[in-house]
Amino acid sequence: MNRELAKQYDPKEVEDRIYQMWLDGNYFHAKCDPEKKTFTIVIPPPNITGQLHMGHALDETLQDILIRFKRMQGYDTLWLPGTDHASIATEAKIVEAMRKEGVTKEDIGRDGFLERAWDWKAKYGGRIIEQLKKLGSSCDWERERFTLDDGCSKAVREVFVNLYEKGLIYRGERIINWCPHCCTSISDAEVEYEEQQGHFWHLRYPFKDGSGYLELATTRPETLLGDTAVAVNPNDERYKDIVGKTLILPIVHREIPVVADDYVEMDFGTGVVKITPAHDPNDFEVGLRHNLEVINVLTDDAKIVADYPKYAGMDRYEARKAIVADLEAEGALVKIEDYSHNVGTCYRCGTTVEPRVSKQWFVSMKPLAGPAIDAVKDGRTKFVPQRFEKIYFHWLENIRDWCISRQLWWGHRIPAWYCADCGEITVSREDAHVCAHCGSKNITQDPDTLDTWFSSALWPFSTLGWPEETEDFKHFYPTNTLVTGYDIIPFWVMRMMFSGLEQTGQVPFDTVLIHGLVRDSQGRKMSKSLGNGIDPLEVIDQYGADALRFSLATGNSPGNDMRYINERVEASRNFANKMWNAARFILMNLKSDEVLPLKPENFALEDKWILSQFNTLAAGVTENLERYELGLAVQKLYDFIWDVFCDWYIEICKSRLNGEDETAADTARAVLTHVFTGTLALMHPFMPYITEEIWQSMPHCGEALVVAEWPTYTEAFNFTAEEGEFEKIMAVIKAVRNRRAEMNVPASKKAKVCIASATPETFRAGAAYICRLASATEVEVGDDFDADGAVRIVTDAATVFIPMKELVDAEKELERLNKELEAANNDKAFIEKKLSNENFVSKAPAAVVDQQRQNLAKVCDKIALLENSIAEMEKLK
RNA sequence: GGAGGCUUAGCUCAGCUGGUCAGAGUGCCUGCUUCACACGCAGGAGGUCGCGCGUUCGAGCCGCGCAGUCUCCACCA
Repeated sequence: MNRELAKQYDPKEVEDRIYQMWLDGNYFHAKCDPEKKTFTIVIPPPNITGQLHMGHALDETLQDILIRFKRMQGYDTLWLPGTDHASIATEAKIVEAMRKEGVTKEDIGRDGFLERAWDWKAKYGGRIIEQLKKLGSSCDWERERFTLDDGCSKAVREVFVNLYEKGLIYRGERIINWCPHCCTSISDAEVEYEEQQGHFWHLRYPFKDGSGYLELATTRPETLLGDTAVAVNPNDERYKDIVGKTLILPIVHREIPVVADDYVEMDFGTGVVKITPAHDPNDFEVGLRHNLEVINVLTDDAKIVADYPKYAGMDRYEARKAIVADLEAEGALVKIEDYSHNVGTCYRCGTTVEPRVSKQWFVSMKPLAGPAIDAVKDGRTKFVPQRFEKIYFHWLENIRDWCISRQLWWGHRIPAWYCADCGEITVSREDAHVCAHCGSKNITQDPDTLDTWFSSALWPFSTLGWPEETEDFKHFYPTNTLVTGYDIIPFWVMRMMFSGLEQTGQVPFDTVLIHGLVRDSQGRKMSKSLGNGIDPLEVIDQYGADALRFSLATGNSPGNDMRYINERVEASRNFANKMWNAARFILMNLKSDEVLPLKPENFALEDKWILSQFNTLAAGVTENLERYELGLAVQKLYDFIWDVFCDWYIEICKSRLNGEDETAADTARAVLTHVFTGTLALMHPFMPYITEEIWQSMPHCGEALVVAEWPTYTEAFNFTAEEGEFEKIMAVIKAVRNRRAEMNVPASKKAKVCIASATPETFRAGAAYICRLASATEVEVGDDFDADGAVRIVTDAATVFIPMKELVDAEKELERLNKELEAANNDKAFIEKKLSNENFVSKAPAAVVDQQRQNLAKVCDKIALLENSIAEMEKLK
């Protein structure tokens, strides 16, 4: 017989055991069955830098819901897991760990460093995977990948060489964003701007001919060392005559020209800008237009170069102080203003980024962006919610070339070799040993690695075996849904799109499901510095993975940020417990493990009602899931399980289960089990552990819920008419409860209930549970009762009498009845007004008008019953 | 400067193509050792759906304007 279940659900006792059962059953493994339709998701690979946070928990939960849903629907589902080497982030962490040991990268060399990095990967990559499992993620672990594994590396080389051969990857000297802390270039997307309090230094540069000074302002006086011009707007009348004249740069005493350029805003500051091509992106452009010299004044770690002995070795900020002091001494400093402006910082370490001219590798973006824009414009890939298309388009339409080389060691090394003899570059899929141009063996590989996003961009196909035409690639590519946060669109989504289109000719996925950020209870971003982060694993430990998943999937609409509220997880835990106890109830009322057949000929009214309700639920949940309305789906399930199934159906079944009629009891058992196991199936994607655990202990067909069939709408169980009848009974029960509560009658004080109705059969059928749920001793259905000294209750379909003489105050009863009558008359007038509006009747859809007519009929019935009651009361008085 | 989100019960939020849409959870109040569950049961109070104008037979839901708030992008030295 069924095993005893504990009174409270204990996730700790269940989760690991169930997860192991799934693994043993190999249920997550995609079979690559050519006969079946596929549904594929590739995981946004978590970085191996640390551990899972709430954002991951949300991301993985959404993916797992979709995957489990499709798996149960019979698709050949693949959820491909893996991790990202996260070059800059991981390297920074390792360097930091080494610093604590007093070791530098240079001390141990490239190979030694990579050895440490792979150790790091083994340790933290493995930890992330374990954390994913704790959440219940049903990934195909046999297909786990890593962005730096052999297959992905091969894909990276293939793509690099492809693009190089097409002229879409080039090497050039450009101004790029440089992080002086990480000592590497970073891409535009990796720069974060933040407002900082700074100063505006007003300086004056003397004319060479001694004809006075030109005043200008700067936020970065130290870059003066690299000034090679001063610019004014060509239309600026004030400076018309000085364009072309020569200035003497203070301190350095170099001669620099005054140039005219549209870039200068006339009405900002003095309308004069000092031009430092080597250290400002706009100045660099100006420099190109005017053929200005580019003078680099900073080292890799943002110190002044040796060319300026007085300041050499000072960092940017020390040099600023020293130079300002010298400017003052020289009489070149006019004044200092406070000024607040935006400063670019490195998204990984927060250091102020230094724009810098440097030789780097770039991807030509314009030719790649076009097809990626088209693919979304023509609907081959859809964003959910659609509004995120705008971010995507905006980025692609304004894109600049992508700087892909990084001065880091942890990553895919750039497959380019430089020849010391002929100076040419050899780019190759295989490691090169001789120069492709002159055959010299005197070649060395570029020391740099690729931006970590270069490999992530290939993730949807590199993980499936591309560039080989593998079975997996043919079967599962393109993938279906990509789930990620809106903050990752420019980094990743966009790049996967153009990479997929360029390399495979197809979009990498048909849908991008975008979610928001998980914030703390006060709406702040969770961050290490604030210390307000909540560890999903601790939440799982306390409340269970299902409770966490449920909380993350509900009460939030797609793309919007959500707050993490502990009380909501508690509520979810309580809900899990509710399901658990519903299961306990059913199990303790079953006689065997056998699946009882449903016998429609024995169905009672309530059975038809619940089956019909379940039908609606299955159809609704399926539709919501297909439309990515996960929050709506889960809300329907919650309401059904708690309000419909537990509070009504289970309660109503109790009289049959405890009664003499074994056939009736068996019918109740069969329907209870059928509906409940079906509901568990619908609930499974959201709360996989508890549903599987319960399902296993209930009578069932099949091995496991994870691979059970998804419930569908069944026409044979569509009992609309019976639902209406049953709702009449519910209305009576609610009304009686309500009146008793109003009169402060305890449930223990039971009383006879008499019902007069035009549909007496309905109420005879429901007599047993009216007794149970409305604290009645017995139910009498008829059409004539002694109303003297009885409490009267009127519903749409019935008049109810409760003989409780001691409680009846005829005056008050009358007053109440009249009040209800007034309300009903108001309703009636409102509906009649609507129906007498010809515009409404002619323009509104027939169904809406019909609904109003039905409402009118109901109200009229109620009014008739109320009037009748009032008349009788008056008589008695 | 540009774009977008949000503004619905004390709090946190749902409300799909406009027509039982005024909801849920939590909190609060009143009862309840009802044979699954007090992580529970029954009942209840609480909102002119930010403000104004418009479209419509009908508007939290569509349009315009305003206010508050948050975010993203750009960035004037």
